[in-house]
Amino acid sequence: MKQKIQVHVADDHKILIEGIIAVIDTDKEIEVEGYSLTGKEVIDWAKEKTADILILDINMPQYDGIEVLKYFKLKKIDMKTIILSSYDDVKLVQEMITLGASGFLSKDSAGEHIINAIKAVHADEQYFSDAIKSNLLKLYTGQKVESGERPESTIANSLTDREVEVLKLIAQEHSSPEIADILNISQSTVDTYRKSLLKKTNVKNAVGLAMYAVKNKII
Amino acid sequence: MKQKIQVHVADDHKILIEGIIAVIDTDKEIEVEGYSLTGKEVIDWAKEKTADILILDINMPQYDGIEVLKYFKLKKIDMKTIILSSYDDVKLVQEMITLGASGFLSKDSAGEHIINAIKAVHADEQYFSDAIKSNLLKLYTGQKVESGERPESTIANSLTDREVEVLKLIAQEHSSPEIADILNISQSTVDTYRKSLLKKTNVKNAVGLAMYAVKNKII
DNA sequence: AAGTATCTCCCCATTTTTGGGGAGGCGAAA
DNA sequence: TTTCGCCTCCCCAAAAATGGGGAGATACTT
Repeated sequence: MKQKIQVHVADDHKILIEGIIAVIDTDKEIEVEGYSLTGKEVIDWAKEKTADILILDINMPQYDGIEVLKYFKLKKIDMKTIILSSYDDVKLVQEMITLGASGFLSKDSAGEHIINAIKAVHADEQYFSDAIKSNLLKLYTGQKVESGERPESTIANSLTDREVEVLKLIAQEHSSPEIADILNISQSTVDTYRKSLLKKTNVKNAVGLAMYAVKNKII
Repeated sequence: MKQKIQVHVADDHKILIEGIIAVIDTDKEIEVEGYSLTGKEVIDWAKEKTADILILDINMPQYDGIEVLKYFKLKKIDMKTIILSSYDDVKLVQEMITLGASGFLSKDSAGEHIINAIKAVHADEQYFSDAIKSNLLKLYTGQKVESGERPESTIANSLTDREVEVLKLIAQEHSSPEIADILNISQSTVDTYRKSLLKKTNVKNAVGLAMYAVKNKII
């Protein structure tokens, strides 16, 4: 008898994991190896174990999906990954592809799609949800989307630790003087971080920063 | 044989619904009557059918959970409701209780909690996730939380149409001059709305407004 | 040793936001 | 009819955010 496809599921919502397991259980060729509730758990898991397919949520506490993929790339861990996301964000997909993801599944999509996605990716194909595909089409009409190894990530020149700290506090409604007080640095420094955050995230004001923080599960 | 508890599930993520159904199916006393993917579907469903328990997500397209509860109150529909939420937000809970919800379940909680919540609520008890309970305790030390019929909602003196319009644009990173331009009103007027928004939502700046908009699915 | 990144701080000026007040017009409800 | 909510606009002033520049200290890498 053929070996079943081993799947590991990572999402911070246990209910959702149980749903995925329930759906996968209906298929004879696929098997859930285990699950993780945070990015840290995924990384710890990957140190000792592996799976044929990793289903990875982007928004997780303690290292999000992006960080996990970056870690995999760094450690040369080569695991086929299907991204699970609430946002049909093309930019995110781009980044995911450059980070080695093979599939992109919207949380809105029904269960059968998971099965199809897993089988497609396991057969070395790529799988994208319909919403993503139409979004991509709009963007790259005529151009093909390569899964190539672009050296630079298009989005997010990765924020520094301190920048993330400031970003969190901004998203928690703190003003610059307050942040300066909390972090025990001068207001000027806080403002410097504000500027670099605006540049790096490519948004136009503090509201944009807060939204960025929400989307990237930084808060 | 005793009649099973009929449950209707409303959430915009089909995977999550399937998860809940899978969990509920393991219990012999409960049965899923059906599900809805948007607030509109819930309202349409409630026009003709009913259930013992409604499991209701807050964040849904086309009328969110809050709107659904408001509709129920307006139409004097009395259905026991368990709120499903990603946020352990005490303020939200308060509003939910005043709108008649009987339970509050965090999406982080595992499946068994759903079963317990359904049975508790069906037995005319209230059910709150642990995170909510500890948050409430912090706020109301010593005070008891009534499920009474307070005439006025404590939070959100319900925003006017125009305020919501301005709020949306703020959350979309627009500045006051821009908003004035978009809505074809003077900057002064926009600033007046900013002030009343800050008062009504009880946040301290534009970032807070954006967060409020996100939480209440106004954008 | 030279470069690079990060953290830190400052100067400048302009724009935007916040916070207080008042006030007219309009339509619906009491 | 009068009151009330909503939309609209204004004055004023202080606080905060934005945008440009420069620059020193430290630590890590090549």
